Amino acid sequence: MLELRLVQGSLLKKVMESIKDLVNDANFDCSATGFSLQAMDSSHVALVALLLRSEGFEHYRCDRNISMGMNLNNMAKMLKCAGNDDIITLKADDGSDTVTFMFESPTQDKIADFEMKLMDIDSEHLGIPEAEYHAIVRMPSSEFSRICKDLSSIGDTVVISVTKEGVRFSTRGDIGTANVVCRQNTTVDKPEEATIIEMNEPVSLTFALRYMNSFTKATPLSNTVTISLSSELPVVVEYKIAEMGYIRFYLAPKIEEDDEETKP
Amino acid sequence: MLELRLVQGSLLKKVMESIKDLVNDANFDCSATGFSLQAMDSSHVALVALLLRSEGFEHYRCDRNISMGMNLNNMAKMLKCAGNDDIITLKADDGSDTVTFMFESPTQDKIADFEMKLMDIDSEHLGIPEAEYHAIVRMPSSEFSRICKDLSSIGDTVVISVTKEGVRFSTRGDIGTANVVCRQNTTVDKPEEATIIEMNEPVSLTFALRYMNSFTKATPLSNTVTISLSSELPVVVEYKIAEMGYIRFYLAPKIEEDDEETKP
DNA sequence: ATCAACTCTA
DNA sequence: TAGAGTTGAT
Repeated sequence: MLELRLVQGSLLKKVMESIKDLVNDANFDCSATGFSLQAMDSSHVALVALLLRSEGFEHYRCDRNISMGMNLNNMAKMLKCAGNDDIITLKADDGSDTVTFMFESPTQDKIADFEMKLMDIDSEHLGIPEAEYHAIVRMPSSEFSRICKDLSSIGDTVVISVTKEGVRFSTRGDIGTANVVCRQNTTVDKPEEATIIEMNEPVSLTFALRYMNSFTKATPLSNTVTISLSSELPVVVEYKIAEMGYIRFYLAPKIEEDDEETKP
Repeated sequence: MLELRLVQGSLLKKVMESIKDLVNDANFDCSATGFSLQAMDSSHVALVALLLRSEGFEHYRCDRNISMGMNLNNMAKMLKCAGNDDIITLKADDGSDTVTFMFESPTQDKIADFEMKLMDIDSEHLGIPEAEYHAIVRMPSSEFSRICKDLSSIGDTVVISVTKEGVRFSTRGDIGTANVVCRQNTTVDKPEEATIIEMNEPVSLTFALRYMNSFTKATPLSNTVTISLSSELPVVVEYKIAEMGYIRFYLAPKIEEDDEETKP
């Protein structure tokens, strides 16, 4: 028996909106610890890791560890039917091949339940080692989103370079080049507007903007984003989910081939 | 000679927006009583009945009963040219085959007139008998609209069931099932937020969501909607138009075939 | 593939 | 408050 009650249902709605375009089907894993997911994107290039800790739920009952395979698009469709102020309860009976989403309006006048079939998914649960990163950038998530969107109108890839002075996002395309530099800046009115750079070693890595733009769908989940970079390691783009956990996106850097686009 | 002056011109704009997708051509009937329309939708499944009483107009002159055939899409196009605060006057000379819409801006600085050709339409004016309904539900129009929209992302038809406790909207589709229950609730701050159920007999009827979603285009006309149900009778979905009349949509229930989707 | 609705930004 | 872009539905 599984029963998870989340008062701030909009969180789950936002979480689904931020991964459903990246991943088609995935297993949600429930344990006493919390509700989590780990999945590769459909082209096996990026990885999403989600954690919603049990403490963040108003009620969390998970009698035994369970893995539920869901089509994320269908799940997102159903969650769209929940109001933003609704309380969302997720239920599954032992041995059942369905999951039920229950939505309660704040006034309790409207109660909706949506039942969805579960599916069997071959999951390849990767252990993600904790790593030391050469540089960690924390900045406003909206700013990062804007930069990725802007750069993708010029080129397909972004070079992220971190020095002590700041972080530089660069791209190059047929119509020209673009560079956006964000200086370290901790003297702002609100802490979430700060840009903070922790750097052990300068790094410069190239990534496909297509994926970055997909990751920034998680922007509504948090005011800030953390970008952790090391040469030879996948970048981690993390959005903290208040009181509950995080959503992390991993993406391997492109091996820079300067002449990739200019080959005959 | 016909001359109808409507100070709150936005009403007419909203009325047109709410029927133009359902009905292509229709006759508007003018008499001393008011301005009315009755028309079947293009696939002859649903029926719209509109009444704008003469008392609701600032000036209402209709020398003799007249029926004017109009293409509703074209009429809507012209009305879109009126500002939301404009005063709209509708004029037609006796024997003329055109109608003129005049729009006056609130400041009288702008006066526009649009002339449109009338058309001959075979109208089948159905007498709609007043009927006793097993159940009448009054609820916020926005909520009804939201429910129809949500359910149509899951299935094609909605089962509306009324009991003393409340009204249930259910659907079923490839990805799962959905139920939304609205409880009777008269203890709200504003009367237009109430959900009121008058029930003589429980009913449960099935309708095509496509039409329901078309009806809910009238939501801007009223804060509340009234749904009148009887077995074997078309449902009536009514939006009252303040001080003037109503727009009513009629839709025959689907005969429930439980095995419709499971036939070999 | 096209059209309409919603959200976010300027 | 208006426009544009994006997203979803038919």
